[in-house]
Order: sequence, then C-alpha cells, then structure tokens
Amino acid sequence: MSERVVPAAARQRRRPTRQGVVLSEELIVETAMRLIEEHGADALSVRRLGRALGADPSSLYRYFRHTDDLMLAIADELIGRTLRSWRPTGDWPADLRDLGLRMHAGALAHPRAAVLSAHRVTGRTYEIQAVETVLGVLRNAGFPDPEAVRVYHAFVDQALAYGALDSANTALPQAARDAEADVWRATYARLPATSHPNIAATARHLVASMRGSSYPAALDLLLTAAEARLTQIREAAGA
Amino acid sequence: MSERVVPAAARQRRRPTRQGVVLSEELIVETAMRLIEEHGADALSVRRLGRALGADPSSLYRYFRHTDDLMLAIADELIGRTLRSWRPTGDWPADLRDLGLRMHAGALAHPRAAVLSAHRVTGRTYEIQAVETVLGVLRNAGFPDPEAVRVYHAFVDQALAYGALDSANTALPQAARDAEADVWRATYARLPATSHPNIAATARHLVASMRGSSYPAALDLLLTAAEARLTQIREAAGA
DNA sequence: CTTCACAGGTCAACGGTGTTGTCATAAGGT
DNA sequence: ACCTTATGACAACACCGTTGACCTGTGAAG
Repeated sequence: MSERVVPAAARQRRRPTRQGVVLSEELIVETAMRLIEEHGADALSVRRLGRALGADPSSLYRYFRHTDDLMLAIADELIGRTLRSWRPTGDWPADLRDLGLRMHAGALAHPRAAVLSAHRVTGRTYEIQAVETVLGVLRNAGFPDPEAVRVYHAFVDQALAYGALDSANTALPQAARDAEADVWRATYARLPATSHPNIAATARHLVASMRGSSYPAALDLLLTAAEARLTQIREAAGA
Repeated sequence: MSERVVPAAARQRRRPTRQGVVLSEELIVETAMRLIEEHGADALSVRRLGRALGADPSSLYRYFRHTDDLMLAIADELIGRTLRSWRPTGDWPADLRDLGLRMHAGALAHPRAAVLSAHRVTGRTYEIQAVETVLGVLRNAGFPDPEAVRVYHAFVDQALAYGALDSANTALPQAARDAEADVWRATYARLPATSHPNIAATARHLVASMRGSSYPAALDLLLTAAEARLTQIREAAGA
C-alpha cells in the first residue's frame, strides 16, 4: 500500500461521501470532540465516528494514519482552544495560574484525549505555540534561561500529570465511576476504629476531600515557590 | 445468571484446568503483572491472560466480575509491594519523602501496571492499609484531622499523578520513545529565532531538562509547605 | 466539450476484544 | 460408590481497529 494519508494542504478533490458530507481533518476532529462530549469517552471509536459523520469508517484513514494520530490532533486542538481562551494580563503568577487552571479544565472536558496525550509530545502547531508563550511569560518576568526552563518543565508536567489523573476518572465507564464513588462511602467510611483508628477518625473528612482535585493547591504551591526563587535571583543580581 | 464470582475464601473445589493448572486469584494477578511487564500494557487481555495461564478465558470470570476488577487487584498488589519495602523511622517528613519516592520508583519499575491503575480507588486490603498508615503518620505528627486529610490527599494524588506520567514514557514501545525524543531535537531545537524567539533561546536547556522527572522537586515542595503549615498550627495552639 | 487519470470514498474481510448462556465433569461430602 | 454442584470449557454475540481491492466522480488537459 502506498501512502494513504494526504496532508490537508495537498488535498485537491473534495468528493462528498455517499450521504453527502464533505470530509475534512477539521470536521472529523470537531465531530470526534462532539461525540466525546455528548455520549461519553467510550463513544469514540472509528466506526461510531464514521457513522456520526455519515461516512464509511475506513474513509478516516485517508486523514489519519491510525486512531492515535486522531487523538493527537484532538489533543492539539484542545491546547489551541485553551490557549485562545486565555488572556494574559502581564501579572505573570496570575497569568500562569489562570493558564494552569484552564489546561486542567480542558483536560477534564475531554478526558480521553487528555489521558492519551499527557505523556506525548505532539510537536503540532498549537503545542509549539503554547511552549513558546509560556517560556515568553517566564523570561519576561525575569527568569534567566535555565531557570525559566526549569519552572516551565515543572509547570507543564504538573498540569499534564494532574490533568491526566483527574480526567482518568471521568473517562471511566459510568458503572465503574459509580462503583468508585461508593468505595469511599461504603468501604472506608465503615471501617471499625479498632482495626483502622486513623481512617475511622477522619472518615468524614476523607469522603468529602477525595471528591475534589488537589490540583489548584499544588499549582499555588508551585507558583509561590517560583515567586520566591525569582525574588532570590533578583536580590543576588542586585547585590 | 446467578452470581458467577466466588470470593477466594469460599472456594472449595480446586479443579485443575484442562492443561493442569490450578487457578487462584493470586496466580491470575501474578501472571497478569508478568504479561504486562513482558509484553506491554496492550498485551493484557482476558484472552491472552487465559492463554498464558493455560485456561479458557471465560474461567477468569469465576474470579473477577470483569476486567476492571482484575485491574483493581493488580493495582492493590502494587501498593502492597511498595508498602512492604518501606521502613518508617518516626521522622515524618523524611518518612513521607521516602514513601513518596518508593511509590514513584514502584510505578517506574512496573510502568505498564502503574499507568493502568494510578487513577483507581481499589478499596482493597493493601490500599486501605496504606491510607491508614499515612494518615497515622500525619496525625501522630500533630496535624489536626481535617488538615491531615488535606495533606494526605495532596501527597497521594501527587505520587500517583507523577508516577503515571513518568512511567508512561517508559512504557512506550522503543520506536515511539525514540520518535518522541527526536521531536525535541528535530522539531523544537530547530525553530527559527524569528518566529519562536523564546524556544530558540532556551532550546539547549529544553532538550536537557525534558528528559528528567520533576517529581522529587514537587515532592520536596509539598513536604516543605506541610512542615510550614504544621509549625503555624502549633504556634496558633501554643499562643 | 470530451476525455481520462487518479484521489478519495466504499466494501468486505481479518483477527482481535470483552462478555455470557449453556454444558460437561471431576471433586469432595455422604 | 454415589450424588451434588462448583468450576472449567465451549460457542456465540456484538463490537473493535485496520487494510487491500475496488469503484466512481472530480477537475484538469486537450
């Protein structure tokens, strides 16, 4: 088989499908994201996507080499949307905090794409743009290059790691998700104080706390530490 | 269909499979972990596991209601191994630091199992034991209950999140891993300074930094913040 | 206009997956 | 030695991603 996928730019004949839809990389990614949003992460399969588009599933392989490629495209679109929704003000800790929270929220909105792409470097346009932007914020703030990279690395890893962790739950089939919620109520909240004194003493707090994400707290911690480091650097330079 | 799964304790007839293997929950979990380690996370399927065990795939449904149940069992075994290797000394920040690093190392040692299980609450024995232990460490250190739960939550989520993130790379097929490394060298390191000045300026540092894990730094950050919080609490109580 | 190469949509098939209803059989109490 | 029944085996179902071969309408060239 010769190369099946044709880059979007090189496409010349816009032939409609049997059902009259004109396919495009854009339309496919868009439809895939809609599918995920409307029917849950499990609803995304090549066959279902084909059906939703009004096209044979195998058509998609003219646009993406395999499902992984499609996921990366979705992930990059996700980065793009996050970036576009973000309005930096010039106050760097506030801007990064806002960006981090938006990345996290974006991951939760598209859990499957987030889980798949957290540990991947896509090298696509929006990802590159995001790297460039964040590095710019840090260098403008006064971080020297090696330090800027270090903070960037910590910031991005943290956002990705928590995004994946928290969205993994969302990506579970509904039944498993319900079961998981029950574990805290049914199992942990009922352990006797004799065998598990510490859990018994804190059960009430546990049930409440484990529902939410610890990302915002972790993010604040990171930014506070970065601010302190910057002050330290400035003092060392000024002295 | 009446209940198909029989709890391990209630099992009475140890009938061997056609190929002479005597099944048990333990043997199944062990074999599953071996499969994952040797042939990648994708290698774990009910059918392959059956083949590896020398049993019909459907036999496994006498031990686990569905694959998800099996995943939880694997996750719990991983927790158990980590916990058994840990020797607390009574110095709580040092102990938690040690435990965190062990959890992270455990994830890296069994990358494919870690990725699969990082985001699940198993409610099984080892997990419960781990929760009880860590909560005990914190409450003994003097954290009031709500605070202990907050720190526990942050600590555990962080270990799981970074464990999964960092092992995901390790778990990739060699070819994909090489390709990924190339993205930094081939794509990012070659962006022109005119269009991407910040990436161009820091490219050298980027390539070097993105190789390592940022978990140890993040862990130290968390523990330092917790120590500060405890001091604050003590002063408030003493005053 | 007509022609005609071929891009791009379609079809059918392959080998995989989890899961379940039913059946067979050997284990273990009597 | 018998009988119950726990537990393993089998076959089927509905799905999945992927690919090789085929067909057809598009759009450029003459």
